[in-house]
Amino acid sequence: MSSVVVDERPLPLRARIQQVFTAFVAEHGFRGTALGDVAERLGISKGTILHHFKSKEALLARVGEDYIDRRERELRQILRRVQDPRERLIAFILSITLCHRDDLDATRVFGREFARYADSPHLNRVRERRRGYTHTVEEVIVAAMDAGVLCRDEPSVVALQIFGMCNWTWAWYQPEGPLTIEQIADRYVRTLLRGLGTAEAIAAEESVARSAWLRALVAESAALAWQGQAVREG
Amino acid sequence: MSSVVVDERPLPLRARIQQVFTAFVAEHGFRGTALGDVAERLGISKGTILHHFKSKEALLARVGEDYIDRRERELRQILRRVQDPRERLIAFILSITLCHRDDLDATRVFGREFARYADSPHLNRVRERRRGYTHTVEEVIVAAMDAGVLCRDEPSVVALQIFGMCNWTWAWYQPEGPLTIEQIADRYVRTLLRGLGTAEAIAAEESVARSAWLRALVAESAALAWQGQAVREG
DNA sequence: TATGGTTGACCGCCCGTTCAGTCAACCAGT
DNA sequence: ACTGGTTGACTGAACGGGCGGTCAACCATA
Repeated sequence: MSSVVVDERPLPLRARIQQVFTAFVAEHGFRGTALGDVAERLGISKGTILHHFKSKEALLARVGEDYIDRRERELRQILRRVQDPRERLIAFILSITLCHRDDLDATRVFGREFARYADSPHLNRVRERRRGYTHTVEEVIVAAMDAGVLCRDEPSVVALQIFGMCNWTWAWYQPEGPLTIEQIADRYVRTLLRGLGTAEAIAAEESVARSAWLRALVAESAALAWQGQAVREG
Repeated sequence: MSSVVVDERPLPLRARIQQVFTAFVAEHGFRGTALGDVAERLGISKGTILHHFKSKEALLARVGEDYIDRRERELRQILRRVQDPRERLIAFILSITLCHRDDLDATRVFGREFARYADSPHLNRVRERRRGYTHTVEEVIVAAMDAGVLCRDEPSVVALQIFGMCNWTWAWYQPEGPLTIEQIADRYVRTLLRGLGTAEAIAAEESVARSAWLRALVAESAALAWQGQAVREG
């Protein structure tokens, strides 16, 4: 969360390895990343990395595991603090969009590297947890349908439409662009709620999306998700 | 176009190499694909591949170039045969969704491998052509805004929302799934037109999306796009 | 016999992984 | 306070496999 939390204590080496590795994989892909380059960037030896992590693949798995941890905690925070089905949905959309600024490298890695490689037990565990996460999201969607906010439809397909629009962000977003991530997130919320919503719901409400407290709540949830993990060990 | 055009003449070796290579890259990524494996699958030697293509990267570039060729021809066909701004938009959305069935491997490769690797002159040419393609799409979007079909907004961001939802398809779509690609495409059209449309446009029209002739036209345009390329040489 | 597709052996580089060994910190027991 | 032992972080050299790319020789057909 480079640009939000400002905790400038020097990170333990283990965490710095993970961080630099994540950045490399985000830029060059898993197979395009050489542990030697990561070591050089950190001014340490290649052996040190393998001392802290069993293998290159285990390192990737740890990155994915930590990422899904953060997303799960974040989502849990949101569901704990928001009850209204419509607002839950909005908060969810905001959260998975905002993490493209606050957790960009890991988001890229997660989006790209955990799609393929159907085998490999390490990565499969992460994929399984993602399925669990998706399942929770689908429950949020069904609740929104029950409340008359969204049109009835196959929840999995609705979820994929939402994920699709938001997740594409990592393919083009750059922090220095003309639009802030908040502006982008607002667009997504508006488009998706109108696009997937019932006629009544659209007519009734005029963009609660930008209600300040929802935004603040999401930001807070994200911050909490990061903290919960600061202590993580080998 | 494995599942639609049924032209069973044996492909020239050059084309078969490209086809198998594309399938491998779609499955394992560019760096995860070994030319030796491609050769083995084809029952030829590695040297033969390098005889037909200067290098592995040149092969990838050719795959990308052919893909963008097809998309450009397809889009040109559509624009030539459809004038109404709203129908143009619908046809475009249908086309980039349908190619997830009819051109799945290349679509996956294009979506994943041409995002990164900012250098490399070969691939940059392809990326440049994609920019041109995107530009044409944005003109379609602006025309739709002028016609009162879409809400006024930054066309590039609107384009990215459309691309996002549709392009995500390759991350999860499997031909044997419960929904046909046509059903999925209909969902996308509906969601995007309502989500991005003006209130009047939404109220006025009740899903022209599934008008049969638009579908047929898109399918035809796709078929033409394939044919135009069958003759391609070194 | 010339041409162009095809082969398979081979080179050289890259990179993940291993491992023996150094160094510093810490913790006894005396 | 001195000593010896244990642990754990870290190193650097070496190994070994994988893979892209080269090349000389080998057909086959015209």
